[in-house]
Amino acid sequence: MKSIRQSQLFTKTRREAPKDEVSKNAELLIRAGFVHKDMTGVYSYLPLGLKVLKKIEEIIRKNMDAVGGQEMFLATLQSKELWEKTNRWDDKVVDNWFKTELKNGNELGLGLSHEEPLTNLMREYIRSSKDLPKLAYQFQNKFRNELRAKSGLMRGREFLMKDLYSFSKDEEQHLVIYEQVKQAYTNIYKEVGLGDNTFLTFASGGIFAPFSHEFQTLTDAGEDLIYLSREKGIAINKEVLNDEVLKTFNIERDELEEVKGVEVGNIFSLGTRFSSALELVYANEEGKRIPVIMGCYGIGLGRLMGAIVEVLADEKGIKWPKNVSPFHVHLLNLDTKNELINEWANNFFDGLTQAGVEVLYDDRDVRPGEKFNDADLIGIPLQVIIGARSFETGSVEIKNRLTGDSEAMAIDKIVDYVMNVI
RNA sequence: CGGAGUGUAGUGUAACGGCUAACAUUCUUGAUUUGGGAUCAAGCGACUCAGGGUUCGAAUCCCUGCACUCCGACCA
Repeated sequence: MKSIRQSQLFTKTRREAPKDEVSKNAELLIRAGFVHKDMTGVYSYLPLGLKVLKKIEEIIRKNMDAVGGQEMFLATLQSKELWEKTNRWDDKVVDNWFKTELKNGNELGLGLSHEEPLTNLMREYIRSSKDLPKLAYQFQNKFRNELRAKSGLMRGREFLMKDLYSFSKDEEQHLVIYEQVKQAYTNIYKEVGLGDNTFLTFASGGIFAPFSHEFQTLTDAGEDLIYLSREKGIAINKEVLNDEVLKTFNIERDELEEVKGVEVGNIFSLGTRFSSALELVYANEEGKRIPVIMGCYGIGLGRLMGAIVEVLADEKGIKWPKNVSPFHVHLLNLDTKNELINEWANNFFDGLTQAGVEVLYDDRDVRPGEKFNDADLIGIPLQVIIGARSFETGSVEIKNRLTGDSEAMAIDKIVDYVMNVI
């Protein structure tokens, strides 16, 4: 589905938000027909929503590949034995498992994370320091039995996540990779259009590092409290803020503003927490068995999509940054009944599509006002408007949904113009 | 998991314990209209979340369950 006629799209927009949603991201994504709520914390992606999700996925994939990540796809069903070895099977330790069982009564888990199976799998392939470092990642649904799912796409029970894992021979090698991934993450948020609102944030680091790094996008819809100095470029999650930490960063409490953020990514040093427990080891020069140093790096795609909506939407609807917009252009034909204009618009649609532009073509037989409102709600950044007026002047209107600017442009210049800005 | 609240056509709302559950929108048909959800006409569409109870009579009161929202706790 590169381009599509809106009359063929099975989804429809809604005038009103569903009463069972309060969060802005869910209201708008449902009204505009991007997602469907199946139950609390569980959303299905409709054609428009999937287009956005795939764009986000591709941006992440590109950046993961760039740091040497190798994509794979792990199983969802998880073996209890593996998780018992790392002491994470017991509900008292990890309380958000979805567990099920085989017909024979043996327990299984639905993957809430994939450290265990991947670490176990890597035992077959990592034997020597020459096999290191390695980076493996996947896009997969995670299942977490949250006590309280909420905020639309922001915290679900089933959600698509990119998880990357790094395997290094020592701390030095690990830190190089960690920094590279950190940079890749920064690129990702910039590319999806959240660069200005997303800050690298120090958060609790677990056992093996004083801090982990979160990427926090500032929005009131966020769950986390962040202490931020825009000047010094320092952001600290409230969960780790204390006098000692302030001293570490050489900063005073009153230099920091308190803001709300949503965690759109988290990168962790895992040390040998999993490699020791599951015996993922390699032989060093002396033939000694050394546990592999690991890191894990996650991004929730649905949450990222929700964050984009939260941050950028206005009272009319969604505003997609061009890199994640479901289509490049929303073509509005205001006079579908007028044969000449209709033919013109149809040709124009074909021309754009053949030039490689992804077009949502509103060819529906509805009034102009409805088309304008729907286009603003759906939020494709570039609207191209054709109507009787264009026929008289030989020009069409190009409107930028993000800035609200609009200009008339000669029709034979449009394709070039569009190719230039997308 | 603790607390608060809400369940009524596809959607959003209304209805004192009492007529055939109403209105808007969507949808269907027709007319008119076409640069910001226009107008008119005629229709379709709900045994009021489920199960019990109180009552001559329950969408309305009570109980249980389920679902959903919010606050809190939790968040490998």
